[in-house]
Amino acid sequence: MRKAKKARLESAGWKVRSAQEFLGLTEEETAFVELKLALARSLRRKRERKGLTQTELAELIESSQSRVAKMEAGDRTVSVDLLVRSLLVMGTTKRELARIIAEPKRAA
Amino acid sequence: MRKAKKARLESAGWKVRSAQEFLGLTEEETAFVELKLALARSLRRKRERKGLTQTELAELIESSQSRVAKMEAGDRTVSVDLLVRSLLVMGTTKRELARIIAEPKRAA
DNA sequence: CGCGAGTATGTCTGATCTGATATAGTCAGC
DNA sequence: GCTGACTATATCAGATCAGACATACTCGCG
Repeated sequence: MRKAKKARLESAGWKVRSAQEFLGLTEEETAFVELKLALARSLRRKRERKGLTQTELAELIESSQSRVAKMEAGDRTVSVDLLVRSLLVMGTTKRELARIIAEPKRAA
Repeated sequence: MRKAKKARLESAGWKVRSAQEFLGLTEEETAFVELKLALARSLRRKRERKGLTQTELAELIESSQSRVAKMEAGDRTVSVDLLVRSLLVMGTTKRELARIIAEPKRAA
């Protein structure tokens, strides 16, 4: 969050807190869910760029539409393993994966 | 493998092949196990640098010595989730994680 | 509006992963 | 050699995650 926005919200009476503070997660837990969400977003972006539906992607990775939806939603029942394997099947390279995880701004 | 070594082995009658060729894995499967092994190696390196035993690390991450051993061995019964969570508990940052995955040469 | 394509959510059953325990290997210092 | 500290391997019951299916939501188009 940009400093300006934070200041604006706080002056409006909001206490700005991270997901960690809000949910009472530890630092590692926070980092972990953020990692998962970054992978989830990338999966969706990659799928949409290829013009695939969730159902089509499901077939590619030998899964089901519902699981793809959960993956993209960052559902807690989907593992990093599954996300990574799906991204790899979609042709993601190690370098790209690294960029996604580092989250500089907009990793593919 | 360095080209020189490869040439040497081949002239000695060895057919040099990748883990993929040898085990009949697909490209994605290969990338996935390589990713796991990279994480495994980093975990070991990080632990040793901190002068911790597997048992001590196990307590830190609330697991057992045997599981730490399996993690470091890249055992197929350990998930990327567990490896990543363990690395995070040991203070690995997203950037470091990214370097480990990209494997430029020697990521911490 | 009603339909249809795409997506989201809930919940099964079986598969995989987890921590724990037991036990076996390794290797330095005596 | 024998210990003792460390690491590796095997196994198991319980937890978590998988794909599948059913169903509900969303939204553009006629």
